[in-house]
Amino acid sequence: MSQAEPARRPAGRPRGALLSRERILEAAFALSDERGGDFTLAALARTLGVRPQALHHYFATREELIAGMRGRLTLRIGEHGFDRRPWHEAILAWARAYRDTLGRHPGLIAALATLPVAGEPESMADYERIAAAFRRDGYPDHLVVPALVAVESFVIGSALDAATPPDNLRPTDPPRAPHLAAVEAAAREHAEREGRSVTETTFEFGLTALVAGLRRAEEG
Amino acid sequence: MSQAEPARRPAGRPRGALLSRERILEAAFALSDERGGDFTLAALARTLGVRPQALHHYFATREELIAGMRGRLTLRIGEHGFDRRPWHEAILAWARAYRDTLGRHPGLIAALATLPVAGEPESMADYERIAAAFRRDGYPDHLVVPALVAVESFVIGSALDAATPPDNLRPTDPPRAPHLAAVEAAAREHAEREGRSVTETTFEFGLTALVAGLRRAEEG
DNA sequence: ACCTGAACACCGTTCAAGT
DNA sequence: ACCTGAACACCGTTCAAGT
Repeated sequence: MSQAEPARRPAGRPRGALLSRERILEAAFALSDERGGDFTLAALARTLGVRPQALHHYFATREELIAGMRGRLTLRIGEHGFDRRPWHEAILAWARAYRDTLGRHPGLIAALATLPVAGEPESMADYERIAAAFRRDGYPDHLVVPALVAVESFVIGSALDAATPPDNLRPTDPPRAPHLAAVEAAAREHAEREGRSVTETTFEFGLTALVAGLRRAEEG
Repeated sequence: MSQAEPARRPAGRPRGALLSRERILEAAFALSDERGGDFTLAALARTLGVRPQALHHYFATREELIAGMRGRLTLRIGEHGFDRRPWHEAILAWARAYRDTLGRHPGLIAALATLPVAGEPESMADYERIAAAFRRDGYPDHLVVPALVAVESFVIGSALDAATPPDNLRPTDPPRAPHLAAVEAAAREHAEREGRSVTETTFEFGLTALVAGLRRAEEG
């Protein structure tokens, strides 16, 4: 956290550009790695050694910057073979990668989740590939968006859940919530035996249940 | 938005308390009804006719206030008969009420979603009732928390989705995303025929799929 | 006990410089 | 074109009053 010299730069155009959209986004991701990171432009500017106003030269608003980050995230999540695997297989891999990527940038989840609009081209390209896979596999047209959005909603909700303290549901006063205490302990022991966290097993369990349910809806 | 007189009050203790936790929470919910509401203590204080510092007398921090709101939300969501109906029926009603309640306070969703910790007693009591129903119906102990958290994650993710512009997935340039454009249009037409919004049909479809999947996991 | 004013350390954003 | 300083309108929170 100890900031190196603020490196007071003189006013006026520097000899070479100090920033670029690329460089800003990179630093933004580095900043969002930290949990407590409030994700302010000021903090971002600090890590880049510039004043906050300089960022507005590349991203008009904070929102635009975050939209840019989401676009990059989409690229990081990757393809996952929607073009060569059944949608219900590919979407499992996609959802896992999506959640992992969000989990790697906990400081970003809240900012992303509250971003009013998607609409950047990378996401559109991603959705297009996914929609194509659903249709190829005969999924009913009018259910593709619901199915896709359902999975994404679950992923984002799970990522938010994962960002909360792990013993969220552990009763502070177990005798007053005996059933909850029992099932919480059982979940913890089960996860431990599998060498995973409760949030991980929860995500995996919910994801497979959801996708299984979406497949049945296809048939029925 | 036009604020009535700021009603400049003199310093010193008023004859009767102007505020109470109750009154503050009520005004907080009223404020969160508005979509654009950024949910600042300053805005809240304005509607209450006091200075922002006065709020700290009842809630130490902004976080504590929002935790209080979540507690009240839990009460509003209500019981939904976990004590007399099978978990998979009651949880559908619970999830719908949960989402409706969040939807009625769009300004609150982001604040709630980014709240680091739950842990207030109302939520605990709610979870306890739900956990009891799962156990009564023979759901495996170690899967109760995963199932419950999965539904809640889906609800919160869906509420966030519902807070985004409705034509989120509508391609800006349809020819570049023909599949997406087709399924998005199909979803819209289908929802329209049912007299509901796409987000509503999406939520309902995803919810029933998820709960169906959770029931199957119980058997298998 | 319950409010205010003053103050602090922040924000995001705009705009007029300076090179 | 690309940065800074100054400035604006905000935040949440603390603290010393005042009654």
